[in-house]
Amino acid sequence: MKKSERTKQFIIEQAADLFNEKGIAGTSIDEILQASKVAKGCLYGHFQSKDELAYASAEFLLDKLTTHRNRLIQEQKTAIGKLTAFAEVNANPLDSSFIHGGCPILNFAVDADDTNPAIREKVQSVVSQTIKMLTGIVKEGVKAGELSPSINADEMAVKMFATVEGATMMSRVTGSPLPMKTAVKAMKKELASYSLI
Amino acid sequence: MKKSERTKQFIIEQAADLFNEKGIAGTSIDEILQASKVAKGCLYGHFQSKDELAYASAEFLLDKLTTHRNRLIQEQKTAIGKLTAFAEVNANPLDSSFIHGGCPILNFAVDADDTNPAIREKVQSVVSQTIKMLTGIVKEGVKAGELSPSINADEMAVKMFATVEGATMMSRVTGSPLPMKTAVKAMKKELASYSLI
DNA sequence: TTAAAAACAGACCGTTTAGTCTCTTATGGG
DNA sequence: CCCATAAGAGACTAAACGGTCTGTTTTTAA
Repeated sequence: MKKSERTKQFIIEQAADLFNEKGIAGTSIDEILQASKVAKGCLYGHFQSKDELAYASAEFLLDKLTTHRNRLIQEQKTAIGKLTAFAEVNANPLDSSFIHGGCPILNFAVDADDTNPAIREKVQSVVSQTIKMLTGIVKEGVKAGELSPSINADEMAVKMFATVEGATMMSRVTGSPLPMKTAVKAMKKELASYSLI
Repeated sequence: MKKSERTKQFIIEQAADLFNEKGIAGTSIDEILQASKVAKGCLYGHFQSKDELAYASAEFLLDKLTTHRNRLIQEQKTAIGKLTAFAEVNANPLDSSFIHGGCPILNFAVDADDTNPAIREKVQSVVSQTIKMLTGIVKEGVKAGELSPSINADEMAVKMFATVEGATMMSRVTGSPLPMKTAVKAMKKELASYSLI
C-alpha cells in the first residue's frame, strides 16, 4: 500500500466518524483537516469535493459494518445462531469502540434520503442485500428442519432488521442500552418459538 | 390569535418541514425566509437564534404527530385495534401529505443525538411516553381478557415502536412502501397470535 | 542517484452563513 | 380615530464555508 493510498484511507476513516456523528452538512472541511492532520491541498488532491469524500466515507463505514456483521453470522452454524448474531451486533448502541456515532445505515439513510441520491442508493443496496441474506438464512433454517415452516421468511427478515435499527435509535436518543436489550430479548424469544430442535 | 402569533406559528410550520427533510445543519435561515416569506428582522424578532427556531420546529412536528397518533388510537376500543392503529400511522412513509420528510421522531433523533441536547431530550420524552402508552395498552388488553397473559407488555411495546421506526427508515431509503407494508403485516399476525377472542 | 511526477502545504478567493441594526410600516387598545 | 408600541423589512457585518492555486517537499521508478 503506497503512502498516498494510506493518506487517502486515513482521511476517509477520520472523516467517516465525523460524518456519522454530526451528519454531512454538520461537518466542515476544516474539522476533517484537523482530525486527519492534513492540509487542504492534500485533501483536495485526493477528493474532488466534499460530496465525493462524504460518499467514500459512507461507503467505508457501511462496508466495515457489513463485513463485521457477516463474519459474526458466518461463525454460527444454525439459523437461530446466525439470526441471533445479527440481532446482537448492535447489542450496545452506545459503545463507540467499533464505530462512532451509531449505526451508519440508520445515520446515512436519514441524513441522505432527501438530500444525497448517491449515498441514498448506496444505503439502499446495503439494506436490500441484508434483507436478502436474512431471508436466505430463515429459508435455509426451514429447509434444514430447524425452523417451523409456518415462519414467513421475508416478514421475519424485515421485522428483525427494522427492530434492530429502530431500537438503535431508541437507545441512542434515550442514552440507555435498555431499549436495545429489551428488543434483542424479544427477538430471541420469538425465534425460539419457531425452533423445532 | 393575534397577527404576530400567526406569523410566528407560520414560520415554525414552514421551518419544521425544511428541518425535518434536510436536517438542522442542512437548512439555512435564507431558505426558511424564502419558504415563510418574511424578512430576517421579522424572524429574529420572534426567535433569538436558529437553534431556538429549530427546537420550536421539532416540538411542533413531534406534538403534531403524537396528537394525531393518540387520536387514532383513542378511536379504537380494543387493545389489538389500538396497537394496529399505532402500527398503521406511518403506513405509507413516502406519503408527505401529513408531514414532509418522514417521521420526525426518527429524523430529529438521528439529527440531534450527538449535536443538540435540548432536542435530543425532547425526542427522548416522546419516545418514553409512547412506550409507556403502548405498554399500558397491552396490559389493559391482558386485564380485559383480550390478550394472552403470556405476552410481555414492555417487550411488545419496544418491539412495535422499534419496528415502525426501522421500517420507516427502510421504506424511505429504498423509496418503496413495501418494507413498511411487510412489517405491518407481520406485526398484525403477531398480535393476532396473542388474541383470546 | 536522479529527475519526473505525485503528494502536500497553506495562503487566498468568492460565496454563504448566522446574526445585528436601523428605519419603516402596521397593529390594536383607548 | 389616534398614536404608542410592536412587528416587519432589508442593508449590513464578521466569520465560516467549500474550493482553488501556486509553491514546496516527498515519493518512486528508472
